Amino acid sequence: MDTKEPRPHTGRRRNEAARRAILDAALDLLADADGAPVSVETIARAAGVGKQTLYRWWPSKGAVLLEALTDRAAQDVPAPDTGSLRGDLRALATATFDAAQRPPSAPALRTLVREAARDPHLADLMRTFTESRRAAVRQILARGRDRRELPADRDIDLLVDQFYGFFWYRFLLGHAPLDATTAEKITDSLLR
Amino acid sequence: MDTKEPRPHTGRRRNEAARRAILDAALDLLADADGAPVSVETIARAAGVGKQTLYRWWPSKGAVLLEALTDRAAQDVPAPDTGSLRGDLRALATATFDAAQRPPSAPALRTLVREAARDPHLADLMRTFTESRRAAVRQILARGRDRRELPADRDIDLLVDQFYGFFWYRFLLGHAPLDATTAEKITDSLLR
DNA sequence: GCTTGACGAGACTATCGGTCTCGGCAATGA
DNA sequence: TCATTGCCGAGACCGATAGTCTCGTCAAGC
Repeated sequence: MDTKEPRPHTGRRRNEAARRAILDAALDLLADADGAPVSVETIARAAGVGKQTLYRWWPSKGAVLLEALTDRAAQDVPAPDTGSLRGDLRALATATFDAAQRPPSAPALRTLVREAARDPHLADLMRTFTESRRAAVRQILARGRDRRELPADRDIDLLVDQFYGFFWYRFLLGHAPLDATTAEKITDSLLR
Repeated sequence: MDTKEPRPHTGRRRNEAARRAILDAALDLLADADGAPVSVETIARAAGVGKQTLYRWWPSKGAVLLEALTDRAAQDVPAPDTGSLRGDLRALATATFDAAQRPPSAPALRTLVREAARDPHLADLMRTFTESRRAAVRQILARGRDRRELPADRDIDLLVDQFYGFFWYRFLLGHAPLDATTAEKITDSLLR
């Protein structure tokens, strides 16, 4: 499919610098807020940009925030292949916990989830973000089951929800660590 | 400690009917909203009460919502004692999942969590609510460990977070069931 | 009957997401 | 060169919301 339009584009082009400034400002504020809400006004002002410029290219505040996070943070889903189910799951857990523990992605993600709790639009956008993560775990588990490393009667969807449920619970509440040791413990606990 | 004050109370007394009307209206709206925000105006109007009456007795909207939920819903923490670890945990899981699945507590709780994501005051109030639940699971697990039904090397806090992480994850996302079968499966999975 | 303080009502402030409009400016094509 | 197109920053504006303040009223006690 070509991007050609019936009439060639005329008029001023999109200012790439403004786009970058918006995403950078959004990520900075997101990371700095650590849970506290981030307003559109603040983003626009910090980026030296009019609000309309923001709404010309993104449908909502949540869309900006999400793109700011996924654009900068390593958004590639880890898909380790160590040869063993336990190794794969532990590698993914370690990578996930690690990424979720150091700035700027950690506070930014926390803020984003808080925003999503009230913004159905953003919640919807985040679904694809999280779904790809879920799929990665599901794939690791399915491969392990095919290799007979996981009993065939174990419910893979249950395990996926156990893994991410545990992760989000600790990540959002922050009452207990999400370090490498925990990654190993949760892996052992799930594959026991 | 006596509630006597230096000067006896004079003036009009608190209207108990208004208090009840506020809590009832709040719970109704909370249950009816199912995740959507509930405004103070709406509560006051539904209760036939001025906003100031509400703020005279509660410090914030969140406090009203939380009291409305804990006041009416069965706030007693289930503490089953079936004699076996597996039986206790399954009973608690079943009770929890069951309560979280039918109105009015289910939609009300969902709304409350959404509100808490943006209201630090409410989030703080909810911590005690959830902590008592966590303690119940912790106690069941500790008792099981004492009875040698659970290996001594298993991390109880990890299991508690696995259980409630799984619960909240499914409850809030609603992508998979939280029925009696699931309660049995998660119990088996945790105690495997 | 006087004081006290809760009551319903609603005006008011401040904040926020999102829309609308304005004058200016850059890219294009004639 | 110059008109058209469409993005730009700026900011007024709208509607919703949490929370405060004030007012006249009403009930409880002295």
